[in-house]
Amino acid sequence: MDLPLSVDRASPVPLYFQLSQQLESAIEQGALAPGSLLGNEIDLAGRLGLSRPTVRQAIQSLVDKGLLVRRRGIGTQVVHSQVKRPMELSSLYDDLEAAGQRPATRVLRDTVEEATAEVAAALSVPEGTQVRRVERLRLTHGEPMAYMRNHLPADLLPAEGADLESTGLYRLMRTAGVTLHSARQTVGARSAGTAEAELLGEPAGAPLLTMRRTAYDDTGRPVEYGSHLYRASRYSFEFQLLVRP
Amino acid sequence: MDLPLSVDRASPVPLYFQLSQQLESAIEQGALAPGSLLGNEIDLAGRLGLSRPTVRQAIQSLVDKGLLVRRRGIGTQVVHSQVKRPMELSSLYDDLEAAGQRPATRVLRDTVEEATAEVAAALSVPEGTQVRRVERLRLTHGEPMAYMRNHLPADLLPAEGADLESTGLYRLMRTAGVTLHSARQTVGARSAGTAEAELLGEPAGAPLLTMRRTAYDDTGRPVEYGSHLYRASRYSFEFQLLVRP
DNA sequence: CAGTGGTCTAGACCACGGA
DNA sequence: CCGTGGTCTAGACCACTGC
Repeated sequence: MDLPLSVDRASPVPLYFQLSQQLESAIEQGALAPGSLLGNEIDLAGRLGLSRPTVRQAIQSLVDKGLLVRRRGIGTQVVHSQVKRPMELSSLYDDLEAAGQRPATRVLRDTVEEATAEVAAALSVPEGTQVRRVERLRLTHGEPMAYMRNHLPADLLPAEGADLESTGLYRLMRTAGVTLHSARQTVGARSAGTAEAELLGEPAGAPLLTMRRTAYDDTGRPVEYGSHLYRASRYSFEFQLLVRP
Repeated sequence: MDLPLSVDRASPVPLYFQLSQQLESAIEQGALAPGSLLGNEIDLAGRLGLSRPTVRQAIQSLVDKGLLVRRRGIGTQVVHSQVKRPMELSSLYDDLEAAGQRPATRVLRDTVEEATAEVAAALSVPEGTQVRRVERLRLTHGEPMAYMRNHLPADLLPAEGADLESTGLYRLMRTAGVTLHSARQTVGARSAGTAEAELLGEPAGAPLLTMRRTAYDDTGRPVEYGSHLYRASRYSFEFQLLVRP
């Protein structure tokens, strides 16, 4: 393990974080081969001039990410398989942008209306409360990919409809000071109705992926309820699961 | 915060784990109201006769689970929304059993064959390697729910076909000493072919949910590749996401 | 300003796995 | 047996928050 590890004590970045980042990039770039042992924590601490708990904190964060495995009496090993990110709470916009698909968005609707029973339940507000309703069509390469209908508290975002054509909803929420914390999702499938089929450019009765999601901020307040339709011929959900240890 | 917290130093259960379990059950049972502050770590440590790092470890594990939120200068709060478990790497059998659905399984096939290119790639073995192929039909209340096709290394499990009718595949693997670590999944949808429709009791062309999954053990070795079909009219995937902090 | 969590140290003992 | 990670202690200083 002759890795060029080092920490900068003058940096405001926590020492354990500096170390975990260096280890993570070493793993990603193959400098730490899958299956190889990391060397014991005591040596690593001594070599970097850190205490053992600090080194353990760095290693533990990578274990939590699924990049390393620790075994008593054995050591710390790099996991063989390339573990990618677990499914993230990202907007489809970010997903597609990251995939280099250059997404475009057409805002079909951006209004304030009274919450239906379904929306009110999802957002934990009384039925009839004023909520903002956004409907968008997401396109890639000029072809429809998804129809997205969102409901959010009316006061959550400044009423700037134009931004939604160029920015994902979650990015706007973060800019507005909303810290996302968790979300509950349901993924299913059904056949397209005639209007849906026409909107998405599919034949009538084509299979569609459905996704309903309620997202919560870090105080547990529901900040978004979405009910989306994806063309099954052009989209699927891909994600990584880690087994709880 | 007058909770009846206590730790047993004679127990082999780690102190931080005892504490986190007590806090978790207090949250679940409502003894710790959502939004309430947990009290500072120093006091808590002093009251229990623990050191601060130990208390922090207990709290941190609950933060990782999404039950608590910490803010500098504020304190530790119970999250408002009921956070349930993130999506788990469970077999459908376990899913249904937990939901009280009394699942039944019909093993349609349990053979050893040569790996196709698709299976070989997923299991990281040379094409043509001998692999075990299992096909099952999962039923609830006498109705078909899913058709599951799995491929696994031929030597992974003892060749006991009968168990598959009464036990989930993952349970069998765990019994055989396989420690699951992670999995990569893809969820999509398509229309049922005539044979699939008949098998699942759906009309031809009905929408089906598709799921492909490769599971890895803790050394990173692929231990299972599954390609499954679910009746969209009777099944959907539901899961919780936590935003990485 | 006082109080909170965030980070860090330098030790200690134990449990487990392999030689 | 030795080396590994797992747990734990009793302090310390810093950064951020709200008053």
